[in-house]
Amino acid sequence: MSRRQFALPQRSGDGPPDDTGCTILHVDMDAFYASASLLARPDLVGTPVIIGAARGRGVVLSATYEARRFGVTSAMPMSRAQRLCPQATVLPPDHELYSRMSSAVMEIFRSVTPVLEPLSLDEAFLDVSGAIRRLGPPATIGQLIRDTVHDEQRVTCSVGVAPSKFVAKLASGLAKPDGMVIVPVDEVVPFVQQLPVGALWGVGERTEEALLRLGLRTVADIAHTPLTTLTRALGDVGGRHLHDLSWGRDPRGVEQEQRERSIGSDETFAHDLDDPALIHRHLLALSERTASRVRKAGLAGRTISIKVRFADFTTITRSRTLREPTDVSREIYETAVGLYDALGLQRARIRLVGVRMDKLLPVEQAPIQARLDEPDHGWRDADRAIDRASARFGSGAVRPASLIPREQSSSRPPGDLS
DNA sequence: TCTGGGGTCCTTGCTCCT
DNA sequence: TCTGAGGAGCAAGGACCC
Repeated sequence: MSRRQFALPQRSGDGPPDDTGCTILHVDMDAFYASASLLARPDLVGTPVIIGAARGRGVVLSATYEARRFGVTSAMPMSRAQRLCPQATVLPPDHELYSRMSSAVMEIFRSVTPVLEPLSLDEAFLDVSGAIRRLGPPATIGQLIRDTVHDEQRVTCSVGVAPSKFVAKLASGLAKPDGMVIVPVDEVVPFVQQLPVGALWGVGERTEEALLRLGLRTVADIAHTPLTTLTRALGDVGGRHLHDLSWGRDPRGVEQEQRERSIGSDETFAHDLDDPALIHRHLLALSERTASRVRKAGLAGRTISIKVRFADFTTITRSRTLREPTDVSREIYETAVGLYDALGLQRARIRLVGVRMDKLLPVEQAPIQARLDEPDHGWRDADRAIDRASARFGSGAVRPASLIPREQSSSRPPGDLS
């Protein structure tokens, strides 16, 4: 779900726009999570519905357009959303359903072109240059995708058709909901330059503030600002990037293969914690979860980092790079706990902790060496056994004793993996 | 108003090495 | 032996995205 919406600029000229050379499509599902959840609750169609946890510290994952009319947006704290729209029905997220539907939608895209770059569960770029002879011009392909998604999945999507990824993405945002916008090659620059600076991909709240301080309100303002001024304010890379975008220049192609660069998990507690033993238990669970996902992806990682967010929302990270890559839960946990203990926190109130692995590479390329102190059937074998049991009986079927609720386990100290 | 969880990318500062 | 420049790698933090 795209967070920012902009009004559709007025096009000059009559008749359908010329889609010659507009071979990049950006397809974005409309309020995907909400629409998917409503398939099981047809009685709620046409009413305000918010997807998110009804209690606790959650934020809005998605909302129907009826709820958005009250000012509800994604990532908004649930408490605020419910105040803005008290009559809304709150439904819990069903990630399994979203994942299943996303796979089906991506298959539809793949039947159009193999040159597909999924951005998330609900959106993707398609390069349709190789499909034009078979299926017709880009606008026809866009309509075909919209019709097929609606017929097969009973949800709607919006499509942007343009010569580049960045413009196609802007166009799909303007097409929402349930529409299609084509930006012809010779209209790219006027189309882009009449937008507000915040419309540009990569311009968030902070960058927008920095640009406004320079008196830059529209993309045209950026285009006519000296590059040196932009790079001084936004850094070399950021300044050049925005300047290129302001002239519609975006040479990036649709990338089919995108390997994960990092995998991690974090957890916000229902209430702030200050007990180190409890924090260790959460680090253990997060290490297990992260390691399991790393192994499932066939990867191993060298850098392990932790994130700690305090009650006042200040956040720190600490990381350590190992000599060799690892996918072993125990090694990740020991590193994470070591990093946490090194902070020397004296009962600080903590709101969130996270564990992440970077510098990932395929496990067959990772020079993983047996440790001298590792028993014959070491932790790696234990992890493999747990993975097999989880695949058969469901995740969580086997877990460290310290993560089993007290009544089910013998009394062990937190963090004991044995 | 009170801020999730999963990521990527960039900048800055530091250390080490040549 | 000392010093400085420059590059690589790492660590930390920030901004941004969905």
